[in-house]
Amino acid sequence: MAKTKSGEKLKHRQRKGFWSPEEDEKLSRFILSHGHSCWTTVPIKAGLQRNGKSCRLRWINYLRPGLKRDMISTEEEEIILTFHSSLGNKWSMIAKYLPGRTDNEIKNYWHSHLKKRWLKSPSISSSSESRVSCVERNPQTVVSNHVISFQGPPENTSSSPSHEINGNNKYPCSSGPEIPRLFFSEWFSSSDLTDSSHNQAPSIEGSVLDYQESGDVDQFHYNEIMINNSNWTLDDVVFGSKCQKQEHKVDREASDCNSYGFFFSSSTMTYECSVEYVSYRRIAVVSASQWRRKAKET
DNA sequence: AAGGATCACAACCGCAACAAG
DNA sequence: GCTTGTTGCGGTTGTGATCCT
Repeated sequence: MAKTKSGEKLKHRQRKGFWSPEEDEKLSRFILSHGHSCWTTVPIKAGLQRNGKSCRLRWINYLRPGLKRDMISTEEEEIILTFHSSLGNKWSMIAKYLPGRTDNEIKNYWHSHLKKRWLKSPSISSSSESRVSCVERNPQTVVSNHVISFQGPPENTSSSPSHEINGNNKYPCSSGPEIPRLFFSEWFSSSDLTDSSHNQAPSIEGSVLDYQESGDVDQFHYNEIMINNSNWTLDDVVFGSKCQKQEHKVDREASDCNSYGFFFSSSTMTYECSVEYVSYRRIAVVSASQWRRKAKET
C-alpha cells in the first residue's frame, strides 16, 4: 500500500464510476497483448487512472472475450435455479456451469428476476432438483436429453460449503473434472491472432458416441469432430491455446479425436487438454485451468 | 407531460483466503 | 509464525432507463 505523499496523490487521482470507451480500449489492448500477471500494476502500465481491482472487475465482467451479451435463456435460468438450490449464493461456482456468464451477471439476474419468484414459490426449482438427482444416477441420461452435461465440482472442494448443504453433497456428480470455465471463444479473439487467415474462431461440432465414467475423468467418445471454419485444423485448436506463445508442439500421435482428450507437449511438460461435451451437438475445448499438467518425466 | 417508483445492471466495498518474503 | 500484498468472492450501492400514476 503506497503511503507516500506521491502514493496518496495517485490514490486521489483514481477514477471511479462508469468506464469510458477509451478506458475500455486501453485496458483491453493492454491485457490482450501483455496479460494480467499482476492486477495492481495493470492500471499503471496501461495508463489508466483506476485501481487494479476495478480493472480486474471490468475485464472479468465486461471486456473479457467470450462473454455472452444476450439475454439469459430459459435453459440457463433453469441451471441457475438448479445450482442455486444446492449451492446457495455461490455465484462464482454457479457461473462455472454457465459458460460466457459472469458471477456478477448471475447474481444480478438472481436478484432482479429469480429471487422473487423463488421466494414466492421455492418449488420452482423442484423440477431442476429432480434433474440433478437424475444426473447423479445416470449422467448419460442428461447427455441424450440435450441438457448441459453436469460435471463435478472443482477438485479441491474438501472444504466446499456445498458439501454441508442439507448435510449431504448435492453436487450432480461427486467426482470428475470441473466444468469448462472458459469456452472456446474465450481462447481466441481476432485481435489475439496475428495470422489474418484465422480471423474467426472456429466452431467445433461433433456428436457423442458413448459416455463413460472412469476414475477421475468422465470420458465422452465422439464419432467425429468437425471444425466448421475451414481455415482451422485440429492442430490450431490445440496449439492455439493460451500457451501459444510458448513453443508447444502438438503430439498428434498421442491425440485421439475419438476420445476425450488431446495431448501436446513442451520441452518440459506434457499437457492434457480435455474436450468436453457441453451441450448436444456442440463441443468445447476446456480452458487452461482444465489442463492437467503432467511432468513429462512421469 | 411530469415526477415518483421500480427495474436492471455496472461498479464499489469489505472481507477472507492465499502466497511471498 | 508473522506481516504484507494480491486476488477472488459475495453483498451492497449507485445510476440510467423504463414504467406507472
